[in-house]
Amino acid sequence: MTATPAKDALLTIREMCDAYDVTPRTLRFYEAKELLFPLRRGTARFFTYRDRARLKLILRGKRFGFSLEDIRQLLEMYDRDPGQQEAQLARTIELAQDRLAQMERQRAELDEAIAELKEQMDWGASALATLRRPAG
Amino acid sequence: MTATPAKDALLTIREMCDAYDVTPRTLRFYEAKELLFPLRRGTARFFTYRDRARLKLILRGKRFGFSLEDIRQLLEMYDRDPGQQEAQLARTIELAQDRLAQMERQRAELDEAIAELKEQMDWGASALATLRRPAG
DNA sequence: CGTCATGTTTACCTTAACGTAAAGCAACGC
DNA sequence: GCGTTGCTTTACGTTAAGGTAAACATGACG
Repeated sequence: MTATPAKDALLTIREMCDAYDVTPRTLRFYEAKELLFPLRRGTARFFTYRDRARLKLILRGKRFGFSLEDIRQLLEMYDRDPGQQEAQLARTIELAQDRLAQMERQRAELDEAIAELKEQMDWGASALATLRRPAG
Repeated sequence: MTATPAKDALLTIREMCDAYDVTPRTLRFYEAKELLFPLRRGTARFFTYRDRARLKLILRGKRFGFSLEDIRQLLEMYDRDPGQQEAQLARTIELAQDRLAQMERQRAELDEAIAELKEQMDWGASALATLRRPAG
């Protein structure tokens, strides 16, 4: 059982990587980009509950196709002034709507391309059949 | 009427750009990558019927999400040994099938992401409604 | 001859999200 | 004291498909 770590647990970089299936480079990169803020005991990193929560949001955001910079801004908004919940939530929903629209446009284009490609393939396939059955 | 140029017409780079909605940089780039082979009278370029046909295929390939390198290989195949039609067509269809499979996977992922995002948005929207109607 | 409009070459710049390599520290066991 | 792990920093590399800038050429026109 890969039990969820206790809330107050501090994870090393490796534990973090194993838990969320990312590389150390990725975690350091996210820290450099100010998406994560692990404790630094000396030079070593320890990832807190907060980092874990943020990482989950980051990964979800990436699945939605948000850039790391977009994600950073949202996270920053949420923990800079915790008391503007409404405005922040509204802003988040707005961004999500834009993104959703983008994704739907993209899907439409993909569908078109798929349809066109299929058509081309039928074309080619029948030409191929003709070539294989000469003088049909 | 932007009439299709005669088969033996030679187009300047600008005419070519206007006809296919690409930039000069793009055409020079494609030439450098050996996708196009305009005549070179001195230093000037003149695009032939063959270049126009190739460019159409290039643009179509791009719509399908093929890389320029993939496209180059297909074009090269077709005009290196014009007599292996069957094998070439078969190869092309094979590549197209791979690409189609990729696109369909991608579409599935996109659909998933869209669904998940919508779900999140409902979530957020109801939270937002609650925030706006305090102590509901 | 001057000067526009087009063309040309060369070559560095852009972007995102990490990968990868080099070199060094820190704690542990022995 | 030393070797082995595991971690760290620093910093350059990767990728595609062009964009952009500088400096130069060429031909037509007046």
